Amino acid sequence: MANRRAKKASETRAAILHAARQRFTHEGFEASLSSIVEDAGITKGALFHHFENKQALYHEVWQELQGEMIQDTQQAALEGRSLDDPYAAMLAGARRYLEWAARPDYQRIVLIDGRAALGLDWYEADFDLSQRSVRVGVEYLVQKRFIAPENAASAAVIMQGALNGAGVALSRKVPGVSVDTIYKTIERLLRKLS
Amino acid sequence: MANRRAKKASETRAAILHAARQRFTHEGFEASLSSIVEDAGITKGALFHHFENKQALYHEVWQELQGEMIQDTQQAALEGRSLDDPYAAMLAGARRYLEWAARPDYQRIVLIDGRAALGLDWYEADFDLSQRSVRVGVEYLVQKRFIAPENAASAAVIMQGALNGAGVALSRKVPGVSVDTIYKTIERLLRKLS
DNA sequence: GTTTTTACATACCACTGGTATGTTAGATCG
DNA sequence: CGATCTAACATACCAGTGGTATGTAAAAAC
Repeated sequence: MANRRAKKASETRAAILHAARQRFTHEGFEASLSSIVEDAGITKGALFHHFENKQALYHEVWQELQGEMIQDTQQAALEGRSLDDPYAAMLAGARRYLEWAARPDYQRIVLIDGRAALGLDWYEADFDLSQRSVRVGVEYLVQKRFIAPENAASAAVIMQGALNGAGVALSRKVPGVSVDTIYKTIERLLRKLS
Repeated sequence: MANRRAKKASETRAAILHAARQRFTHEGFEASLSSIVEDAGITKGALFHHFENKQALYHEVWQELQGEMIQDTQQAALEGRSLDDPYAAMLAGARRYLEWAARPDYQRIVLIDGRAALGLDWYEADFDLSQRSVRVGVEYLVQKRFIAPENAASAAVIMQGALNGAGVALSRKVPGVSVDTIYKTIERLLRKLS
C-alpha cells in the first residue's frame, strides 16, 4: 500500500470495527456510538466518515462474523467428507456450527440482535450468507439423489432453522439438551430429509 | 367492575397496548413512545404509569401475541387429533403455527425484534410460552413411545427452530419454498424424531 | 509550490426514553 | 354530607442518543 494516508485510514476503520464488535457483543445493538468511538480512540466524525450510519456499521460487524463462521464450517465440512457416507460432510459442518452458535459474540450479534438490527434487510442478507452455504450441502444430497429436488429449498430452510434453535438452546443450557442429543437428533433429521 | 375509575384506567391501558402493537408491528422496537402515546390519545405520563419502561410495554405486547398464537395452535392441535395417527395433533398444530409465522405482526414482534427487545430474558420468556407448548406435544409422543425420553428436549427445541425458520422463509417467499413442501418435510421430520 | 482532496475533529441539532412534579376527578371514611 | 386521600393521569424537564454541518490539517496530485 503505497498510499500512506490510506493505510492509516484502514487502520482506524479496523479499530472502529474491533471496538464495535466488542460493544455489540456485550450490549447488543443498543451499545452507544459514543462508547464505541471512545474505545477506538477516535471521534464520531471518523466513524461517520467510514460508515453511513449505525446500521451500516452493525451490518459490517455482522458480515465479518458470518464470514468467519461460514469459512470455518465449510472447512469442517470439507475435512469431514467421507467416501462411505454422503451425509458426513454436512454433518461435520453442522457440528461445527453448533460450536459457533454457542459463542457469546455469535449468539448476541447474529442470533439475538442481528434480526432486529438489520431490520427488513435481515433475511435477504442472511439468505445470501448462511442460508446459501447450507443449501450447497443440500444440493449435493439432491445430486446424489438422497433428497428430492422439489424439497431442496424447504430442506435447507428447515435444516438451518433447526440448527439455530438447537444452538441457542445449547448455549442457554436448557435441561435435557446436550451437544450429544442435539447432534444425534440433527443427524436423524438430516438423513430423513429425503 | 363497580369501580368507575378502574374501568377507565383499563381502557387507556388497552388503548396503549393496541397502539403499541400497531407501531411495533410496522416499526419494530424502535418505534418511539411519543408516537405510541399520540396514537393512543394520551400522554407519556399515562404510559409510564401503566408500564415500568419501554421493554415492559413490549413484553406485554409480545406476551399478548404469543398467548393468542398458543391458544390458536393448541386448539388446532386438539381438533386435529386422530385415533389412527398419534402424530396428527402435533402436525395440525404445526400447520397452524406456519400461518402465524407468516403473519406480519407475529413475524416482526416475535420472530424478528422480540429477541433483541426482550434482551437476555428473551429465551426464558420464550421457553415458558411457545417452547413449552411444543414440548407438550413431544411428551405425548414420548409417552406413546415414539420418541425416546432422552431425546425429548432436543426434539422439541429442534422442532420449534425448524418451524420458525420455515415460517419466516414462507412469508419471505423464498423460491422453492411452499406451504406444501414445508409441511411435508416437517411431517417427515417429526415422524423420525424417535 | 499551489491546489485539491481525504480523513478526520469539533460543535451542534432534533429527538429519545425516562423522571420529577403538578393536578384533578373519584373513591374512602368519619 | 364534607373532608381527606389516592389513583390516574398531564406537564415540564433532563441527560444522552444518532446524526449533521462545518472546520482543519496533512497528504496527495498536478
